[in-house]
Amino acid sequence: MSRRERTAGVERAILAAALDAFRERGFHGATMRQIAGAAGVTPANVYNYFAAKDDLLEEILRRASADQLAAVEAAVETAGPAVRDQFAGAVSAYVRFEAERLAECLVSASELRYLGPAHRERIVACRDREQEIFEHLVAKGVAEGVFGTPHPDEACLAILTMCSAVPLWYRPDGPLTAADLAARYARYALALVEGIA
Amino acid sequence: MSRRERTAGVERAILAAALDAFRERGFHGATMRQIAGAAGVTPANVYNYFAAKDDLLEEILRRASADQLAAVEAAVETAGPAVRDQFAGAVSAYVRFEAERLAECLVSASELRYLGPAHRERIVACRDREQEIFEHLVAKGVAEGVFGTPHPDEACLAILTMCSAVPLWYRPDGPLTAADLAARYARYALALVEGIA
Amino acid sequence: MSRRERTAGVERAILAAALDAFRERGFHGATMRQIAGAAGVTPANVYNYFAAKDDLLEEILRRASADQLAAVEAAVETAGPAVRDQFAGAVSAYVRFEAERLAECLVSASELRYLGPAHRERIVACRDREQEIFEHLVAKGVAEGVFGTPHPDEACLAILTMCSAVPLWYRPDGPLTAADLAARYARYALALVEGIA
Amino acid sequence: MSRRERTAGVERAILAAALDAFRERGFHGATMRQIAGAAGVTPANVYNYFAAKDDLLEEILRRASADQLAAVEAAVETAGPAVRDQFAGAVSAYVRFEAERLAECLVSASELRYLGPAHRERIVACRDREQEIFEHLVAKGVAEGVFGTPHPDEACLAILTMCSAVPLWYRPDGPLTAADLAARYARYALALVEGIA
DNA sequence: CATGAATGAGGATTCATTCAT
DNA sequence: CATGAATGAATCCTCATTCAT
Repeated sequence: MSRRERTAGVERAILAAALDAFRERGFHGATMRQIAGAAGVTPANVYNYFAAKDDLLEEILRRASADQLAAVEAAVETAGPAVRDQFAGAVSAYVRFEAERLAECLVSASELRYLGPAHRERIVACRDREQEIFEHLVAKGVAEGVFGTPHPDEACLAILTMCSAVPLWYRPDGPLTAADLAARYARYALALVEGIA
Repeated sequence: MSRRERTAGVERAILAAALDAFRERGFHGATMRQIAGAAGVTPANVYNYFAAKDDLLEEILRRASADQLAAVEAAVETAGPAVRDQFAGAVSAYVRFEAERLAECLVSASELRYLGPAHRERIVACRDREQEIFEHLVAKGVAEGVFGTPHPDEACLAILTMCSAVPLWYRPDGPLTAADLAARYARYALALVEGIA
Repeated sequence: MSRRERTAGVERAILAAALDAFRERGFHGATMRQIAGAAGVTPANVYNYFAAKDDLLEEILRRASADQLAAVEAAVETAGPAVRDQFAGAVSAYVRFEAERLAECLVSASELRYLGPAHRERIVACRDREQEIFEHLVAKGVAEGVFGTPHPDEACLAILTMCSAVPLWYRPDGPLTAADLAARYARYALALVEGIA
Repeated sequence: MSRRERTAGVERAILAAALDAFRERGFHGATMRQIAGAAGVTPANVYNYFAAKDDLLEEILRRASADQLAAVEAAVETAGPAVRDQFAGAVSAYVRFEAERLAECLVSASELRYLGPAHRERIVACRDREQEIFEHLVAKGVAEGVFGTPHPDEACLAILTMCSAVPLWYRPDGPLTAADLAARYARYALALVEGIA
């Protein structure tokens, strides 16, 4: 194992431990000692990889939000030309990400606010972009007469928050696969924007 | 002002300050000194009213969950005999509570997990009871053929989490009143359980 | 012993311990643990009296500089009308203070620079005022023809720095009393400003 | 540039950076990282040149004290046979060194005490030798009736400390050259030992 | 009830230094 | 020589809490 590989492994271990700690105890409740211990590393050594506790949170959140945005964008592009399909695909990808990267999404949802403003903005930008995608699709669907919701943006918000709550209860070892869940939520979302709601 | 009144006022001030602090910095991020300071009280004196920091959180959460449960139960009883109306009323009451007691609901959602297991159970019991109400209504609707959802319990979960997220974005000084919002969410919920979703 | 007296005693003990620690190990070399330990106090309790390590240094320095300034001013006022006597009195008082409050003067000389700018200014103001007094007296002496130094301000500087160095070597348990030393230095100072130097 | 030259350059850079850091933040306030950074070197690499932080300080102090001693000795030898000239020359050389190697003298004065006893002795020996030179000259002057001071050793101390304080205020970019300053201080010193003081 | 002082445990972070490469 | 990673001890300071008054 090369030097490079080992340090990369250590960095990964630290991030994983931090993610775990933040999920279980929250950002403020987690301590650097716990994180370091869980990563099999000395507390002082963590600082050779991340300059501060904040940076740990930021790194986790940035990766998660970037990846989720990418997943949603890819889903929209992959889908056929119909708005309905694109929207369903976006929701499905979003939910799937939430279900598959549970911990990161959970932490993203609950700990983002503890990030310093500078760090926070980058992550918020990702989220805003995501929201725009959904709002754009719904607006297009409404324009085409495919969707009937009278409050498109608010419906989007309702859908996105509903999906974001998935990690609060979904368990990957339960009877429902992430793909199944995603499919169901895509239908919920369609019901929300198609109906009179 | 009687002594009794004064101490009641102090207790209220402490709880209000704690709620504020928990909302802004989270349970672990908030300090007793900040809470005491915001309440216009000495840190030591807080302990004359609440035995520990945990108790502050518990008190806030218990009141909120009890009140919300009561609101939902009252809405169901008040509504006419039709399941559809009872369900819509329950959702509406739930959302209205979320919108009107924003801070408490926010803290309930994000900080419950930091409560000791003993304390936590009481609050969880309230929530479970609430969930049962919704699930019971949906099940009844399905049985009566009023609702068409193939996954009643999961749909309930989706609806409840969607509603619980309202305090994340709703602002009481915005263009939407809590009552309006509640009405809309009732329609969203109906769309979810009525449709094929 | 009243409560008030006891806390005053603790504060004094902390300051004394801090003075000792700063003198022996310097501001950065001294630790709060050492200071607290020497004061017979818990480290955490120190913060009930002083908000930060800096404040300890500042308090010590402020008291010392204020007291020394007062001593010098009093000496000038007490002295007769002759400039020569006033100047000698000022030098004598200055040196006596240095000899009698050795540790404080030592720390003042060597650790002032580690004070934050805000704190530092107050102490520097005291010193500047002192220097002004000396320069004013010498200037007056020169104007009256009593002193012959061609570089009055610089001579003052030389004298003041010479006196400030006293705590570097003077030991109160040596053969020389503070008063004796002060008298001698007064003569040195006079030699400096009277002569052709 | 040969390897030899390069390593010599690195060593010089480290010493220069250490001197700067010690002057600005004191021995305990300066960190190896700052020093290494200012020298354009890795912290770990500093240890290829100096075994410990203490050694950095010792090296700086040893060079400075040795050089100053040499300067004073040379001045005495260069001067004519008259004690007065020899003494004036010694003082002048001493002050000139203080003014020209400001930073080193400043650090020597304030940080010597943080050196371990073993290291410290070597530097103290140099200083003692210097002091002996001055005391010897003054004693000789008194014996010859050239100087009139009743406390020769103490006067020497006063002079030396006065001169040592020069780096506290002298600025090489001011109106006074180091040579001018040295000349003036030589006169001050003579005034001190010649007069009745 | 209310308070200022006290405390022990623990917070994040930095230190000088070492080691493997 | 040079380096990035590693470390254990120590840094200042804050925490929730208690106690004497």
